[in-house]
Amino acid sequence: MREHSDTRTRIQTVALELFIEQGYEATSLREIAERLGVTKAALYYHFKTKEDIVASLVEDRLDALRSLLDWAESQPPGPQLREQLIRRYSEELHRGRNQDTQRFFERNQTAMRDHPKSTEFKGVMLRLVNMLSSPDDPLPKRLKCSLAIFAMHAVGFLDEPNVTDEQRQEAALKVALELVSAG
Amino acid sequence: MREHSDTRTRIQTVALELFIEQGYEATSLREIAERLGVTKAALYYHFKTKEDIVASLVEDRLDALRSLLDWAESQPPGPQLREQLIRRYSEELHRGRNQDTQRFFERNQTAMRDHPKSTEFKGVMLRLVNMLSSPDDPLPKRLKCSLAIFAMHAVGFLDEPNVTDEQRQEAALKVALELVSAG
DNA sequence: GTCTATACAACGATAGAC
DNA sequence: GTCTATCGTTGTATAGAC
Repeated sequence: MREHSDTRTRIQTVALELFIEQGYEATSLREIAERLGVTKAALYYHFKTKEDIVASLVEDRLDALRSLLDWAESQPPGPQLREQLIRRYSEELHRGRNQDTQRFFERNQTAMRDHPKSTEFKGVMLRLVNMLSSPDDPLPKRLKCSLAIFAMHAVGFLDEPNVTDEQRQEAALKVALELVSAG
Repeated sequence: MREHSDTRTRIQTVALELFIEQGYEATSLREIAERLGVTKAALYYHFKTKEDIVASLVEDRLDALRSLLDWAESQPPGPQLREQLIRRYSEELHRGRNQDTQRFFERNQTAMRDHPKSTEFKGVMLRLVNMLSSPDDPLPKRLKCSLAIFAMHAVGFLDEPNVTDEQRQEAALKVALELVSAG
């Protein structure tokens, strides 16, 4: 069972904000506490360690990804399923703080390398790529499927001005679909 | 003029190694010095600050990218130039510690956000994307060109076993070329 | 559930001897 | 060019009052 105390959720939100702004290592518990208007010690009541805050964020994301993958594995395979999987992934990504969590993990890869949840996370992402292409597909095809997922994560890394978030999401979805259906 | 003292170069090499292994913030000057068999203070003779070590690495990479871009801008534009640019970029990337530097910068984005050289670096990468597609191309096209470059950087993120580095590089080049020449 | 107060290690960086 | 020694700061984490 997951607790839903207000403070706990606020800690998660503020921590993720700062982790994205400054990076994981560069963000101190003092900063998190200050932006929240509480003290460091208050954080330690809700989370055992700094690592634990990350673990709680990742766990939410893993739950969502696993249920998407479970659904996909229960469906008859084929091009239609792959397209549907991409579409659902894109939708799911833009709900809640999923995209933020994903971005945080991608942009702090080295810092997360030794995190307990890191292996689990990589495993789930690999499972996803394996749903989009077979492990014995040619290497370029495998690469394209990885890029398809990355495209959806990284919509924001284009610094095109005068473009709405919806347009970005739409463009990323379009490119991702092309990449998985291409030879 | 750039000095070429042996120690200076060895510091750069070891620092980059550790920055990639553990991340920038997580790597201390003490660790760098220890792996090198010198003391912290010795580092400070060659580099004013920790930031300065990064700056020296980035500067080398920027020089290489700028000369590639200068060449490209002196050529007649067209599909042929774009293909040649991708090919040369791929070759250049796999020389020296270029790919390592690139990977370090990509995987420590948030930590590098406030680094003095960060703006310069982003500017050069944008210049590259603008050589591959016009700023008023449709958004999906722009995204594809960014992905093409990313594909070459990230060849190593596929954990396919029994695949040589050459095969990875070749696959990445193939995908990149497809992405820039596609509509 | 949140606080004050504090312990203790490690950090980046500097001064000055050799 | 590299050393020892040390500065001031900040880090995570804990103990115990409220």
